[in-house]
Amino acid sequence: MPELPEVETVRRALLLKLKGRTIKEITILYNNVFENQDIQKVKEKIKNQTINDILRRGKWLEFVLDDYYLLSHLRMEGKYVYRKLDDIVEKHQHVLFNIDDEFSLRYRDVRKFGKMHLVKKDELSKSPLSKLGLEPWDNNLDLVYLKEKYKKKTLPIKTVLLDQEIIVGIGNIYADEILFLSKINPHKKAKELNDKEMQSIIDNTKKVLDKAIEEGGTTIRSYTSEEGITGNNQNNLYVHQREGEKCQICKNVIVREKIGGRSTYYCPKCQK
DNA sequence: CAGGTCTCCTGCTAGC
DNA sequence: TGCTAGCAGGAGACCT
Repeated sequence: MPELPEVETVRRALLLKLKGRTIKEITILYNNVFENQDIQKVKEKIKNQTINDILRRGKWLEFVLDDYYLLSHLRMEGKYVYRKLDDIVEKHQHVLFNIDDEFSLRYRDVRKFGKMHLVKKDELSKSPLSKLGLEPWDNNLDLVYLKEKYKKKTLPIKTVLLDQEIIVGIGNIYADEILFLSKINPHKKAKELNDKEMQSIIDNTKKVLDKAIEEGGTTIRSYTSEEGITGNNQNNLYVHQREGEKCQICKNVIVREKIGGRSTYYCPKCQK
């Protein structure tokens, strides 16, 4: 599933190809991608808008158009592919962007979980972005901030790391890796973490995500940032999807348990 | 307000 | 071998 490093990888790739290009028209084949939005209006508004930039906020891609932001969340399996304008529409392609009458940018999503929002530039405060917490590299992400956010959280730290209203961009893979490097048991309640542990989370979040971006993301299951492009970070994972393997630090066996409904991998010996 | 549960989807897999 | 029930999972809606 695309988390921050994968989305960032996608953003960089899309920008190279799409910056300054114009969306002549879009075809929406699965309306629920634009949940709660008037499909006809979306089509009209986006017509002839130029892609001036592509930004990222958490796991959201933010296409900066002339008058709008097109927000795109890939959720589990969303991805963008390029095709010729008259190529047949393949299975799972739900949104087709005609770019400059030259080629077709297509949004493909097997599970149909991904979402898009077209919002006016001055109405970002009404968009899903408005509730997001801090980027991992934000200077405001410090011990004071985290203590305030965690002080009433009785949920396991594993679950709280996935909360996009506190720190953005962390998903199931990197949450496990951050906790391993921080030597924190994923079951531990967030409010019970001490200062040192919280500081470790802050430091290791940056470390883990930086490394993953450098590697072009993690390729597991069906994730690829674009067709034919795969990341290499799966080779750097210490615990995620390594149930039954030996911990690289203590040689104990890595276990898998459900926490907050999510598969969680950790080393019971290193992470007390 | 915090936390628990349900829901959206489809491909894959375990089990018969 | 072929079939099906159940699982996986980010985030918002809804309930307690």
